Amino acid sequence: MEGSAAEGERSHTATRILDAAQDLVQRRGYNAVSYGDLAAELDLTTAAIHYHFPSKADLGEAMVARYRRTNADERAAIRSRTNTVRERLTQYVDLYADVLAEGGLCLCGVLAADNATLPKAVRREVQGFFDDQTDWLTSILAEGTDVTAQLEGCESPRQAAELFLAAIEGAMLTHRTPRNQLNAYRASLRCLIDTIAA
Amino acid sequence: MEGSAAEGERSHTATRILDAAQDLVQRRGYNAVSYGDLAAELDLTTAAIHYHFPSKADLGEAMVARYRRTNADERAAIRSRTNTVRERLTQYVDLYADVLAEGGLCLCGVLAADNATLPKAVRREVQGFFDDQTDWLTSILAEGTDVTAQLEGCESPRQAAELFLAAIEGAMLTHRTPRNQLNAYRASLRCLIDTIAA
DNA sequence: GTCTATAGGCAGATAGAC
DNA sequence: GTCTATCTGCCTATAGAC
Repeated sequence: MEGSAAEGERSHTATRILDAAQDLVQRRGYNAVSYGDLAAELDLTTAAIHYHFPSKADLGEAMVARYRRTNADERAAIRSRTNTVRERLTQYVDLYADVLAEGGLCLCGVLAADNATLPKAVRREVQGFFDDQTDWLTSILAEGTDVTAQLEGCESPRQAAELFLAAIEGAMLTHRTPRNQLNAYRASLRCLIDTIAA
Repeated sequence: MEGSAAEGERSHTATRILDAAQDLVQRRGYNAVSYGDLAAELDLTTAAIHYHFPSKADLGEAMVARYRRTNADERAAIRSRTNTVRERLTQYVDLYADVLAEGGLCLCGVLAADNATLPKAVRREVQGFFDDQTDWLTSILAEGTDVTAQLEGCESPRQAAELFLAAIEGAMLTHRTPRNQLNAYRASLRCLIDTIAA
């Protein structure tokens, strides 16, 4: 899940700001990232950043909206380059390998933890991201052999999708501090994938 | 997972401060809770709070340490009042029902998201909490029928415990914004429990 | 144990020059 | 598009009276 996406009309500086903001938020959380931090990182002044993103709410909204677009592209790429549920889930899990290795989390996982303090527009985007993931995972699972047979208590592909998403977000969170995070993260998810795609 | 625990020697005011701090942090995150917020909530001044907890790091450490003790008592109670793996996991999941209904998360789940900005002592306690949970879940699972048979890719009870913990923390995170959070949270976990304790 | 008062710093945000 | 300068407010923390 890389920072830069197909940026459309956005200026070079605006893109750099979004890159830095995303990187810092993924590692520190929304409320621990300031215009001052970004300015220092990018060798700009806070006023310059306010020119591109008038308020922090604007910056946050643009950041998550871009994250959703990039993520949609990555999911589409996975779907088109693979054929089995197992391959798809495995590559989906690995979308987070890089951030995790650098001490970060899924952008929307972090933001969900800060939920109560988020501007409304940002909160809406975060919710949209989770809906995107659940929808996609549901369709992936529905194409394979019946998941509800592998996961005993599961009544629908959607329910399995929600469990899978929860497991991913949670595994990032719980394996954050100690070493071998990446391996532990992968191991937990492999456990679920093997059950689902037996 | 209630706020107040067996407080030992702590003064009434110190306990009230910890209660308010825990409540606010679980709903807003570590960096969105200030001495000013606590003072307003408790009808005190920030100076009074500094008397009980000189720095925010002290407050954070005491808060998580107490959370761990309370949680240990709750786990012990579950173990002694139940007999099956299914009952134990179900009641363990329900430990978070109240906070979740009030818009909060597991204290350590929130703090893990803020990990990079946490004082060292607090980070240590958070890691300790996750270790506590994994150890306990491992022992619970090891007592039942072989989990590695139910969860295909699982090589040990510990691995299943880590997946279960991740699923819990993640389900709280992903079901935070929309309504029916509690039901969705429970449904995701029931799915896993039914598979594990088939 | 709680208060008033205050220090010193950083937050988000704006005005106006270049 | 970026700068300097500045505003206002909140942050953590401390000194000292009661």
